[in-house]
Amino acid sequence: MDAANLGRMLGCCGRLAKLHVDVQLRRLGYDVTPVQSQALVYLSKHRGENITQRDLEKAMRLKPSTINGIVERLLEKEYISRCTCPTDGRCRLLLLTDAGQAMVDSLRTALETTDQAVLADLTEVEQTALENYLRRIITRLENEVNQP
Amino acid sequence: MDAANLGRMLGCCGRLAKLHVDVQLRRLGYDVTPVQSQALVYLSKHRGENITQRDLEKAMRLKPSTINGIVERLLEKEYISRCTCPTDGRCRLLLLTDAGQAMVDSLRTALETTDQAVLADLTEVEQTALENYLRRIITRLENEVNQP
DNA sequence: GGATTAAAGTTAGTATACTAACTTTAAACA
DNA sequence: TGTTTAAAGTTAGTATACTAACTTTAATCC
Repeated sequence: MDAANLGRMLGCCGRLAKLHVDVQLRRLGYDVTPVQSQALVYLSKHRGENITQRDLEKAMRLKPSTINGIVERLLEKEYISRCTCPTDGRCRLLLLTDAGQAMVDSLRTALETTDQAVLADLTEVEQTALENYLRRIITRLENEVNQP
Repeated sequence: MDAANLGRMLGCCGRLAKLHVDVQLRRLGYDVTPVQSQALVYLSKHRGENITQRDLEKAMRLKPSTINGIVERLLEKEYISRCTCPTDGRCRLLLLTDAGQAMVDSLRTALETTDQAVLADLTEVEQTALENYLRRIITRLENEVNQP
């Protein structure tokens, strides 16, 4: 099998999945992007846990500067607020606002149904296998990329 | 299984795969990005076939404006040249220059070895299964995205 | 044959995502 | 204690990748 081809397919698949979610979000009138919605959902799941940008960074496997941009756009929309951590001046704590929590509640159903479409053609067994393969590839690649 | 989670994993996987190739290309001193290298390899495979931007667009599953940007950066580096199609004034034909062909030749070995690392933990059978799952997801998503 | 429609690119504007260089604050250690 | 090192963000600059609006050229349809 052609490894380069699989690399292209992985990239393509990820892009199309995001694009699909984006189409649904626009159609439903939400003013958030797929990536922004992921950040909001993460913050919602960890409410009351003193989440820093670094935490979000690790959860989403993105770089600091990328997270910073996403956070700033969510701040503009006032779905989150940001403050310096009282116990560690280097960290910034991220908090869902009430509007942010309302957006997450509103998103939940919509995202569930659109997400299903991504997997509609795969059986339960296949979905589990796929998740397993991807997890292993991600672990592998993270090691490759971070430790030269 | 969590479909949203799988969407995130797909995106993450594609991003990391590209990042991994990028690290290798930089290390080896090539002045092309992963996406640019994909475009060059495609043009190399179809030399003498009158390839238009639209052809490249379909092959890489990207939008016209995205292709245009990639093409312009490859033009600057003089790895390709571009001209209006003599038989259809709307199309632009893309041609590998000699420098472009040399770059592809030079890339081939390097990309093969880096690509292997992406799959190093999967057996042949698993690789085939993964490719099959991704192909089905891509087909599904393309239909979803293009036909509302 | 001329108006309408469609196809192929182009341009402008936004959001991701990265690296590299920088600031600020905390931790380590001599 | 004071210097050095590390950690967390920030800023600047580039490359993808998208939509939307536009231009140019070809094909369709009275």
